[in-house]
Amino acid sequence: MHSVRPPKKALLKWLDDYSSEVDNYGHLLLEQLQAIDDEIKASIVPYFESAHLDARECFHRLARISLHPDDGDIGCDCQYPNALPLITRKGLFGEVMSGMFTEAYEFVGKHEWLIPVFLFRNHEDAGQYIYTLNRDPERKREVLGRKGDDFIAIVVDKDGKVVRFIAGEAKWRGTWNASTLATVMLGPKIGPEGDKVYNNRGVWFEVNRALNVPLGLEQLQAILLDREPSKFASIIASLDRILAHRNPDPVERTDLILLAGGASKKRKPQTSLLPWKTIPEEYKAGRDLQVVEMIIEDGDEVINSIYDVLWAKDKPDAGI
DNA sequence: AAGTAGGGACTAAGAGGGGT
DNA sequence: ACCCCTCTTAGTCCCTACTT
Repeated sequence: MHSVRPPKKALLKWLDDYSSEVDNYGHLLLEQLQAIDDEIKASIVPYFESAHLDARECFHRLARISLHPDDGDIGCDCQYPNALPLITRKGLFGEVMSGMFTEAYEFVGKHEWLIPVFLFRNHEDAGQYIYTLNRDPERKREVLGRKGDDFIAIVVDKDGKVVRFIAGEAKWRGTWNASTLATVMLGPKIGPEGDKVYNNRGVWFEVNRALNVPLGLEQLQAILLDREPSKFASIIASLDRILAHRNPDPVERTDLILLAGGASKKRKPQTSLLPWKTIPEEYKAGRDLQVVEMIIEDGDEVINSIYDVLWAKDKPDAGI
């Protein structure tokens, strides 16, 4: 289960934060203060390991990789998530950072968010990849980014009832230009020559039509039931009532959109991609909306350098 | 089983804007 | 007015997921 606290000190050293909250719209802009260094990385890596632990155990069991450090198997180079290609790491990175920001910063509504576990075990493609790689090292098949599955955090009241959850959509792009932003948020342009329009199948479309009770809650409950049924008994029971077909318990939803990646060449410091203090007009869902923009340099290297060293200390040949 | 849509990375060429 | 850099767009590639 996910147990490591967010590395707040390292985040403050790494990123400058500008936040605003107006009515039910929150915006958090994060800009790189300095390149990621060994100290920051050392604080962040345990959080990533914690976030991936459940899926790692799942997939390694599936692939029948031993989890014991003394076993020679652990040194194999086809572990989750280390063995995944960059394109997949980017998707995972966005979701882990969504969780880290949710726990580390104040979001719209000032709720106390809880992440019992990340839902990565439902990323079947990654599991299949790890399994295959263990049996056919020649295999080079690329895993694409995660699709559809959301990052989920919950708010639990004093009686152990789930009263609210936040569901996140994380997008990574190498450079955030105006056209890149439009394509991500509104979908690609289609139509006849000279008459192109956005097809309106971007993030706004997905967020606006998102279910009030998404599959992620069901997946979260299933994992809790599988791993810690007694510790999370009240949450499991509460989710049961929320997920019921008939007379379900009410639950509030907060939408989270994370845009992460590199700045455009012409970007001025402290400028945001989406409006800062006014709710974007494309947002129609009427719920609470939290936008996070994370602008960093050399994103590919940052992501790779983190994912390269996850669980490295467990490898017998890694040294310390 | 085959065709089509979809998403993301990459590339080249043309458009546009800013600086001098 | 000109040059150069950046952005935009269109096209390609690769692979998945959905449809028929």
